[in-house]
Amino acid sequence: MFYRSTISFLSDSHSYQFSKKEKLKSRKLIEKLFVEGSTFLVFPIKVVFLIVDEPMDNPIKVGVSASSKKFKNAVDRNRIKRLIKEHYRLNKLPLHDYLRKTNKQVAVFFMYIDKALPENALLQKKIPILIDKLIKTISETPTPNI
RNA sequence: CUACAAACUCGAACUAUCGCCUUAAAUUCAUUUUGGGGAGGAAAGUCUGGACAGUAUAGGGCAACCUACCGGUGAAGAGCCGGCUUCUGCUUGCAGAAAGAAAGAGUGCCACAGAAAAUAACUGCCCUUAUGGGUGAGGGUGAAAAUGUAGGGUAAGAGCCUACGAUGCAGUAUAGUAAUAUAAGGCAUGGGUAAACUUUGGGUACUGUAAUGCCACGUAUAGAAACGCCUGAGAGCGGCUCGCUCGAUGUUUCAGGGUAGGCAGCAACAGGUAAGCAGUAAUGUUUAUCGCAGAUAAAUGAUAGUUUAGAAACAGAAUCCGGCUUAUGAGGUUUGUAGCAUU
RNA sequence: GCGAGAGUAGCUCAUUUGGUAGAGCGGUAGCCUUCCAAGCUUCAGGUGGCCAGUUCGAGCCUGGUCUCUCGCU
Repeated sequence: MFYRSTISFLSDSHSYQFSKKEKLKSRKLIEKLFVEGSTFLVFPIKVVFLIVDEPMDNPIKVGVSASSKKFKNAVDRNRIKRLIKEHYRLNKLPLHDYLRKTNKQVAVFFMYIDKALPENALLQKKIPILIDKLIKTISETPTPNI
């Protein structure tokens, strides 16, 4: 019910897509992200992000992870990653609008931290909060010299 | 009938919306649209056997590791099927288990108890007698003590002899493809342990798709040290050694720099399903039919509703197949145990 | 993808070549002290992760299995 109300006043439906281009793939960029990027926490998810000035084919690149030490079964890890991806997909529009306006490029990584499997309702609440905070922190951090 | 346990089987369905990966076609050349396909019985553990690929391959010796009844099956196996032998259990003719070659090659070990745990000693018995000789019957402990019982025999005794048995060995005859079984005689009888070392027979190159091949991008034809340039550094025969082969702007080490993109490998075969036939079975074969994941920070999801059953277990492919092992909800089948009811 | 190690009392660890498993800390009870601590004495606590096998006998030998830890690429 939550998503239907949102959809009704959107003109372009394909903006909910979460395709290959939006995924964080380059091994180089990931290494750079974890060395230079800054972090904050919205329990149970830790966010690592970095403002990138090199040209990319999409203004935002996103990666997701869950620790294999805490979740031994691959099924559980897959489920966590799928849930986070799904809720990011449904709530990402404000972030995209912001990036388009300010002409910035960002690489982001979500890490699930809790020890137990997440409840879907909790993530539904937390991820909009998380994205608001992300927009805030991006606007506060000074852009590297271009 | 109910409950529990074990084995086998099976591994939810439908609708709507938003999404993911791949493929074909069309359309534009930023894409978009339409259609097709999209995890498992264990994908898991990595315990095993192969395929495939690369490197290597004159050979001998030693070491290391694996393996060990017979036949069949299969690409192969520490797999599977059938049989033999031995052991265990009780329902006494069934069920289960087996690392099932050798203890007449050698070494080691066998607690406590016991005279003694492997050389045969001690005690005892007998004959002679300060001694010497014969003997292994009795010693009741132990998981294990000279093959058991009866008779003869003797100074006392003993497979020393005989009868009926026990165990082992080699050959003969019969049955069986064979392991082996049965039969009549022959020979032998001082223990166990090889999942102690060992011996015997048979066998074993190493590394794994992040293998490997090609393309693109990019840096440093730069620096230091050691050894060597045929009187030979070093490399290979991946444990060692002998021996052999290769070997020159070379080899090794240190410090540092660059890249970390794409294509192939990569999804059609020891294939799946169904039926028939052969075989005790594992399995093989014939016909019909199907095309059935292919990523690279890594695709199957979310939400709402309906149904089985009110909220579905164990669990996620990463080169591919065969087997083994372990996990597993509800339902179904079979077997066993207990209880209740009826005859 | 590949290949190593560990599991013993509540905790930290011993246990030689197979013969009925111990130490320290902790716990119980008592003594000492006006009381507490320290000290002394005493007692309890283990089917050796689990399941099989070999053996007369397994913590130890062998196989399987479960859990944990570590390494290489």
